[in-house]
Amino acid sequence: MTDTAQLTDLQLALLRVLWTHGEATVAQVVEALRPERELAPTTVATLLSRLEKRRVVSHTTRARQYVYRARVSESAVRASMVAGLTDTLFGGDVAALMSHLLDAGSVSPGDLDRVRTLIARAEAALEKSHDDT
Amino acid sequence: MTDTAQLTDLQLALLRVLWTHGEATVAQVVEALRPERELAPTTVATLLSRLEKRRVVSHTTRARQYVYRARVSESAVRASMVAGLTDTLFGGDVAALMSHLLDAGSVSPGDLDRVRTLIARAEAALEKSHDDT
DNA sequence: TGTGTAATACTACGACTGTAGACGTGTCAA
DNA sequence: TTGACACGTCTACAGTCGTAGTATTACACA
Repeated sequence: MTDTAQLTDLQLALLRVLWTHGEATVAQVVEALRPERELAPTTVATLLSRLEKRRVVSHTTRARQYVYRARVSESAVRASMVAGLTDTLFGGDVAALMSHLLDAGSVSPGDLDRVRTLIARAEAALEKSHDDT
Repeated sequence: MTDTAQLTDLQLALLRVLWTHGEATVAQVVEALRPERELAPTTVATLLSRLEKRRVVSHTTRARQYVYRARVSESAVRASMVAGLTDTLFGGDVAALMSHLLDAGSVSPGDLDRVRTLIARAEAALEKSHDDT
């Protein structure tokens, strides 16, 4: 495991660039981040090499430049971070988290419809895996 | 706002003790944390006074001891941290987070039932607030 | 072959976290 | 009154993060 559950906002922003671009040089990452953050290329290089030390990203050299790639998928990071939060905040109880989400009042009626559909699908999937077993 | 969205695991563990106990001295916090973590009383004292500087907790003196209380509620912290994660990981889309939760396969059939009930309740609440408006 | 240029590597620094020892001081018992 | 005990405060230190300047290196072109 790459201890992917502990990533700061900035680290995630870098990863997001890599995820959407597939791969990117330091300059490209700086460019992609520009609207939101103005970072020196050396800063980004430092951050990426630190992430590489943690095995979160990797690089190959091409035309004298480092081309970085994420070694962790977006879904894996999401899963890991959501699980982390669920554990620390809700004792690992996923339903409690959903309950919180629904209670918080930040879900629109349209969202509720979407979620109901999702539940139906999740149930179907459970049925299926049950049948398979 | 007390910037309550950025709390580490250990800080949350301290807060959890305060939440469940209502209030606690340093020694009591150390005691409550003992099974999971073995921390020197001075360590806990340092952590608590740092949290106090951030206005996350407060203390009163009683019988020559500091009695700490949380200044933020558990639900506020939960809301803030979940919102933070939803923003950084799902662009603020709560339904996307729920979708992830349902996809991740970590929900049991029983949970699905519970969630369905919750949705019904959330809808009822929405109806009501709609009527009130 | 020499040199400018562009990219990376190295170094640094302040802030914060986890960790805890050393120090000061008030209180209570003898 | 004096000494021990129990607390809190101060100080410290290693590790990480965000940030970036400086040093080094290697390629391309003259």
